[in-house]
Amino acid sequence: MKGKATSLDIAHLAGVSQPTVSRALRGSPMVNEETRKRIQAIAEQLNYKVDKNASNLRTQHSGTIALLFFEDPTPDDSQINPFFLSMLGSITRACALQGYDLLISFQQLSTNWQADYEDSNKADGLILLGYGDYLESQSRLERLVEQGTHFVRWGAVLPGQPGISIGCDNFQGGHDITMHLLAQGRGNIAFLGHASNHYPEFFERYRGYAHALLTEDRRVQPLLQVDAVTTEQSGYEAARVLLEKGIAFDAVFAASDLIAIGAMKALHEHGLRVPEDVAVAGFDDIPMAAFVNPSLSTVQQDTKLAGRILVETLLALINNEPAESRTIPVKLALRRSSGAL
Amino acid sequence: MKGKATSLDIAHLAGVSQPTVSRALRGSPMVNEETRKRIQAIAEQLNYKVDKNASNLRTQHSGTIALLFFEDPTPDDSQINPFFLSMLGSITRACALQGYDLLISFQQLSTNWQADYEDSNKADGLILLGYGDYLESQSRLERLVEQGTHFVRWGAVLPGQPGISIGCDNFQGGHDITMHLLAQGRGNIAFLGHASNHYPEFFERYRGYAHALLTEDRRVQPLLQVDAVTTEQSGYEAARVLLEKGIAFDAVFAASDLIAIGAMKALHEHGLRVPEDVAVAGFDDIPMAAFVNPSLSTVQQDTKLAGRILVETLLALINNEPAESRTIPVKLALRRSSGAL
DNA sequence: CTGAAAGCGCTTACAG
DNA sequence: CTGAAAGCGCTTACAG
Repeated sequence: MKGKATSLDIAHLAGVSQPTVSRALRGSPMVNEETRKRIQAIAEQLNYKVDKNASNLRTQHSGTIALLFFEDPTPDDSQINPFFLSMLGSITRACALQGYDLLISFQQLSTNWQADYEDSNKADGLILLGYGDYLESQSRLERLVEQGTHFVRWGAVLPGQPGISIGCDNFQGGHDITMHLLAQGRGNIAFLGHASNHYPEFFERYRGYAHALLTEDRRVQPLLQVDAVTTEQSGYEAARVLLEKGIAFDAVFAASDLIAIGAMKALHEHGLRVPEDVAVAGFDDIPMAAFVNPSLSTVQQDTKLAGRILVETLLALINNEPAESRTIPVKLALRRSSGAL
Repeated sequence: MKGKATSLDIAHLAGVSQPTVSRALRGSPMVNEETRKRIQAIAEQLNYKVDKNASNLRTQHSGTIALLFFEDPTPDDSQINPFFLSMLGSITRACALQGYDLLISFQQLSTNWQADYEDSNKADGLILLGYGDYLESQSRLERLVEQGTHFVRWGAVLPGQPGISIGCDNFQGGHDITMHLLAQGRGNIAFLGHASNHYPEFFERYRGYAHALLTEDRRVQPLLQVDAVTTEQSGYEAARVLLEKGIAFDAVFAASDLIAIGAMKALHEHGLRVPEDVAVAGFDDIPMAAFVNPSLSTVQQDTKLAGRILVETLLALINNEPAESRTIPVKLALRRSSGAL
């Protein structure tokens, strides 16, 4: 027997027709149990696997989901946001559980990506992952919707977003962690991260922060907000901006853990102790958060649940079942950097 | 026009036969330039994409590579070794560069995985990634070789390994970093990590460590070696073993950065200062290494190069071109934890 | 340079 | 319960 075995080979050996082999191997109820066993034995012996290209072509669906990461390339070219990597893990597992394969691809925000995965029948649907400028990507998402592409996006759940989004409760997280810092007796809490509708996830965190301050009768000071994207480098630079301007602050709420870690580095270099001089909190609870020194207080996103919901929602969409955007609750993970322990 | 456009639809609109459309769109030289342009314009207008299942079925190759991660599940279920994630980034990019799609899958070492990706024509070849027990996986790899499956593995490049492996120079890395610690005046260097032929990558690092000690006329002390796998938790526990036994040491060479970071946590808890009391070095240079406190001295693996070589070697194999195992050089990334800065 | 024909390996009505 | 037939949408000899 040269090359791979086909269902026809098995049919010959089993003395049945090729369709019967197909039925038997997919567990069709209209096949005699003994016949099935005989066929299965032969299939195993020949190490037969159904040709996915052929069956996909016939059934017109691929049993595959494409995961698209959107990130502008980092200088180092191999850095990926660890938070998204946690998501990757849970998405992969959720796919496996549902019997779907996962195709992954990194797309640069700046290039004119088009999601041809579904058009070429390589995937039945798309999961979109990536912080990035929402206003920039808006029109592309709208085109996906127009084309009838099946997709779900991880991100801010807001009115006006094209398609379906799954996201965590960024507002609540920002609010809760700020309340926590206030409860530690910190009065001047800086916010490191973009705070505009270009980055609605960060913006929601910022709004939660501002809301908490107002609740406690504190002023929201514009000088205490410094733009930053989700990298250590950006967090480092944002903290340095505060330090160099000589702005007084006794706490930092960073819009992500990477920003927080970069900021802590800048604080240390400046001779400031965390949490004694400056309390620090992040957002995401990436695996590293518990192992930096001091360990980082942060807002935990449930990536396991998130991955499962993303996959389940996408599959609902694919199967023309009802599906809608959802917000996932967050919880605080309090550690040493905020002075909690 | 309902549903997706096919090459036949385009043929009708262009007034040519369907094969001509196929030829034109794939840039066949035997098609009139004007005809091609007309066809291409129509294809773009209809947002036509070649059906991958159909073309794969016909050509009998998938243009897809499967990346298999082997890791036993962590309790948290979404933790992945950050080093492999860097590799994932560079492998993805290398695939994209070569026009290949990437399918990813996590396989549990403990389960009886079989790599049916190639058998089912979902992928043309496999990349295997994962520290794990080599002796356990050996027989499965041998079966892959027997079946003629195309695969490359990231791991120890040693005689007797089935198939082709790409790996870094673990021995040299272990040697160099140990020489560095010795040069800092550290006499009692502990090694945290497995040191047996079940884990040849770690074992090579250990052998490099031992070789450096012997070169400098130091004794290799068995008590200073403690088993650990690549997690912070395991590193934390390994360091505690040393501390609790009261074994004297003034430096730690951890077989991976995660182990080093876990060990640093244990040292801090024990009131020991890094690097003043104990110098620490790791292996891998994961992105976090530069941002932990103190920043971690480590052995840098060139993941960008590694990913490229893995993909290129696999493609060579797929195309029946000569391919062989390769070792990639490493270099030291010296930071504060070893007392270098 | 172009078209008619065959076929990749399946799945699914349809007929018995 | 099983088989003969058709067809998913391409690509590639083959013929002109």
